[in-house]
Amino acid sequence: MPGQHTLAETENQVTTRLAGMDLDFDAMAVTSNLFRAANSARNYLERTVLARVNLTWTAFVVLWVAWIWETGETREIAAETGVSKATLSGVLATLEGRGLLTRTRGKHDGRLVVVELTPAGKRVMKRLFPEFNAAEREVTRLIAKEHLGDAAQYLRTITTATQV
Amino acid sequence: MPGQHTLAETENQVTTRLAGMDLDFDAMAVTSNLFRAANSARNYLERTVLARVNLTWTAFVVLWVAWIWETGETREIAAETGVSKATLSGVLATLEGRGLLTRTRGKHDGRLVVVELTPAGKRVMKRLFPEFNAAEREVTRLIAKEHLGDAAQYLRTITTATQV
DNA sequence: TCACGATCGTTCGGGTCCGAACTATCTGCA
DNA sequence: TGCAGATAGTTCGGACCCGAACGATCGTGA
Repeated sequence: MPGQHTLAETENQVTTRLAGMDLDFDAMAVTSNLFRAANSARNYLERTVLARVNLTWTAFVVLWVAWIWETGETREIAAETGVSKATLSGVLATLEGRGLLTRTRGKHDGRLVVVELTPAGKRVMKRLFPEFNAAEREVTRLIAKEHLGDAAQYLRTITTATQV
Repeated sequence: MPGQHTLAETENQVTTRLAGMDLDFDAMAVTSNLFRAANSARNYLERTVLARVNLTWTAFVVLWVAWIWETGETREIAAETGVSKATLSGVLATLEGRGLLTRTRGKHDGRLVVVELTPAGKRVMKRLFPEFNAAEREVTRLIAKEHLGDAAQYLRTITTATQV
């Protein structure tokens, strides 16, 4: 997983350290850069557009999903956002504490919890999302417009290959 | 950031909710799938190959960087791995506690901390890395071999665009 | 030689991440 | 009708993530 060292430097060093090993450098490059890119992009979004409303990346995603689909059950939101139900519980607690959404038990199935944005939550999302989308353009500005579709598709295949 | 809903469903819903807004769906697709892919791949690696040695993804990356470059200063490891120095302090404390590496103050500059793998740490990495690389192949198995280079390059551009 | 600004790493507080274990609820079958 | 298995969400403990603040150290310029 190369970072500051160049790709060539890293491959040289790895080859030296694992002489004779059959290594897949391409797979290595994709995996390591996936995490660097995700970490860097998340930090960028949290430092800029999301900092203005004191939201983390995941908190924003949860609000977005609940906003886009009007209302939702926590199991659906967990599936949609890709975080575990344990994590979602904590994030929802944070957002509920900030008055951005509410949680209520399902009327017909007591196991379910239904999430709904408050008026304040809806206002935040209405104002925030266009700015967020602009920041998303910043994140991808060095990828040619006609290649964004391919880039997104490569990422989807990684999720497919690794999901439970 | 689509998840379980199809791309078309999501775009329809977003367009409805933000009628008249000029949205960049391609940038949105790349960003949302970047996080889903990273989260899913990390969870997969932590549940499989890394679980056998009780390591998290980041702990592994830190060990890998220190192993590949023999020894290193924490500021270099932070730059190489893409995590903040605050985070690295905690991760190094965890790994030092497990006896996998040591930390010592620089001889010529008392501000620096030098990291070195212990013999146990080196043994873990020697045995683990080929298995880890095989798991990396699993992560990327749905991307055509000849497209892995492109995929890695798209990810590098995202890091470049968002790094401080 | 000394003071000031810069750099390095750590700590703190708040947020996230998840597996395991738990409680509550629902469904299907005998 | 009752029970067992499945499902849903929460809690717990441990690990990570980072900005801000802090203490320690170094380098530079007056």
